[in-house]
Amino acid sequence: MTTIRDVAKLAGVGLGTASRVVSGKGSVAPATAEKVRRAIEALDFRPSHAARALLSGSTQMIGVYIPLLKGSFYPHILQTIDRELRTANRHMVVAFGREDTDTRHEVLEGARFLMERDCDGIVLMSNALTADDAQTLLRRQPNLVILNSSFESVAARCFLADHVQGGRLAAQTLLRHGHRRLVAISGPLTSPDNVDRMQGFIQELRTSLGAQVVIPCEEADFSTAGGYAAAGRLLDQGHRFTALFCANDEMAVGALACLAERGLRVPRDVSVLGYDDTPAAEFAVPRLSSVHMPIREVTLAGTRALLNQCYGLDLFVDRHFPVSITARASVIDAT
Amino acid sequence: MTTIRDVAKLAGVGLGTASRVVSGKGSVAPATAEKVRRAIEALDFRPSHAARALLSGSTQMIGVYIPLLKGSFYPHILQTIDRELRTANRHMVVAFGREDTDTRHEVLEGARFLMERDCDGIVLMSNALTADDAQTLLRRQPNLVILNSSFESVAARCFLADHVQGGRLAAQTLLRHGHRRLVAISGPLTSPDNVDRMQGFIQELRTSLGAQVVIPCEEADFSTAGGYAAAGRLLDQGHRFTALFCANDEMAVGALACLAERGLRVPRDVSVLGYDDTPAAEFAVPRLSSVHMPIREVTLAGTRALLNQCYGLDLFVDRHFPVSITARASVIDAT
DNA sequence: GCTAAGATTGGTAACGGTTCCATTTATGCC
DNA sequence: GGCATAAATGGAACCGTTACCAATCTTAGC
Repeated sequence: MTTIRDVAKLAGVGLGTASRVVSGKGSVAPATAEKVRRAIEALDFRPSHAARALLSGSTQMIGVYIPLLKGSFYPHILQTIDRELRTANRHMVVAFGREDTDTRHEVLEGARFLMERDCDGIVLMSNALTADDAQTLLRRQPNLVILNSSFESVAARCFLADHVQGGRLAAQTLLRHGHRRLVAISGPLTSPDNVDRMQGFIQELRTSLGAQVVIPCEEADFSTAGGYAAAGRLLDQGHRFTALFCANDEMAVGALACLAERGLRVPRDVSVLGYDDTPAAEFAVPRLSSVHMPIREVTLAGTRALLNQCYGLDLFVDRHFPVSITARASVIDAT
Repeated sequence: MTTIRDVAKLAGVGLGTASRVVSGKGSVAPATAEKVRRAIEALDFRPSHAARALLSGSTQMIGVYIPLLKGSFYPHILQTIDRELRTANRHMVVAFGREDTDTRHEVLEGARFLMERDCDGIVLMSNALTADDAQTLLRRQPNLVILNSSFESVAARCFLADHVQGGRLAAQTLLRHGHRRLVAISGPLTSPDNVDRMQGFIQELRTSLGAQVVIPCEEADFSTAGGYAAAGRLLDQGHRFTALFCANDEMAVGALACLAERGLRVPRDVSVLGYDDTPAAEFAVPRLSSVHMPIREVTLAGTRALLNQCYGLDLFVDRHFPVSITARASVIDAT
């Protein structure tokens, strides 16, 4: 490995001078700088990150915890973070949940793993965290952002769309198409953002259809298999419905598979509305209408806010995340 | 930040003694060790990775390059690598392709980014690499494994299933169900592993149906949207066929969407066979039969081989990756 | 009680950068 | 030309850890 001392020796200059050329700080005579640059080139010198990290106390790495990579929701987020970090010339260290479900224990273990590695900051994503956990983590690592979950006590570090509004929008959409007999598949009730969207959904229905209205609802775990099973349970219970709202697209895709197997045609017999508008929705059969949650913008904002905090940058952070409806083929007017 | 000097001071021992307790190397009197451990506990001391990296020349980090995270193929791989690395107490630094297509330039740029970060080793995945590129990279970083691509010149560092055999299996399966009028959607012809599976597929058909047999085939880019478009082109060309083979599940899902929109029923009118057996296949409508490629085992073997090489470990590496058929609902007997 | 071997211990040097300070060289001005 | 100021330069010190060496302390054996 070639060191900056080798460079200095070859260029015939002092250690400090070589360092000044490499880091671009301090003044060096143009002719001298050129000599050093040629030496760098000749030796293919690359400064050691480890040495810089040791001296500066900054590793230039951001840790990212993601519960699991099933489905098309999380991968997209990871890619967005990577692009932003590489643009800022920082690196991404990733830890995934090791179990297939998003548990509190997994998140804390993953976060611990990342912190031990001296990341300059951490991006956290999970539905399983409690407010206390968030507080504890923030104390150990002030450079923390939480995506897609909200804790009042650490609100400034949370980035998410207004899921209550998203749930309302889902209800409005189905109502506008004339649907009155509705059922739903909820995500885990331990997930704050899931609770938000289900509350918005039901609030809106109660406002329009009357406070006494009951919406049959099955809980699942945000997975395709879970959605498949939940749809089966709703049918087995004998509910008659013209529209089904699913708290994410994964579960909606599972529900579509179930409905198809039971001989129900979507959208003719049942309209299905998803949530998140993930890439999977576009080529579902039939193409899945979905509440569009601007997760890319949410992720971008969180990542940039973290970069600003960690490195004193001044990247633009947009905290406005409007939800909307992406209308495709799976929702039509009630007959 | 508390350093090992703080620990030594509090424990009332020398620097070296404290270090020996931390690293577990060398001999320390039990009573002394206990004092040091208490000091570590009291100060919440954690050794600096940066200092260790500087001294040892090893960062304990493995870099992973993945082209893109669309679809359910790559995410699964990442998660498998993460689990294995964390079990070995190493970290994963990830770089993704920044464009939505897997290009040569992107891979090289990503690999460069990872190498500059002083990763101890690199896991590479790409369909766009050439044999020369692989050679060049291997010269700069001997600790390199390549997943799911094969280059004879660096064969020992390549891990992949036998895709020729996979293609053969696909053909055998469709033939066994009585299909004779077949069409196919191929991945990019620049991708070596795609070429393998298409060659196996066509070889097998020629063997069974005669050397002169022609299989209409459209090329796409392994994406769902590409599969959708390719299926459309096959139909527009007026081919009549009872079975469609797609070189990966993503494209098969796109093709299913296209066939459904054109009023063709799968599997009654057309059988569709995918490749890779990704999670998406399980809940496609209808459930997608697929050539099962043991990507988890391939990934595990590559990751372990890299760990063995980087750190002198002796993890078991199984280089036997049998392909098989996962039969679901999308392939039935020809009528 | 004495010696030798072994166990235990403390401190220095080194990893490869950057920062700071002291020194030398160049520049500007009267 | 002489002086003051600024620019340019070289090198020591430092970041936190581990490896190594020399010194000290035990312990066993006779």
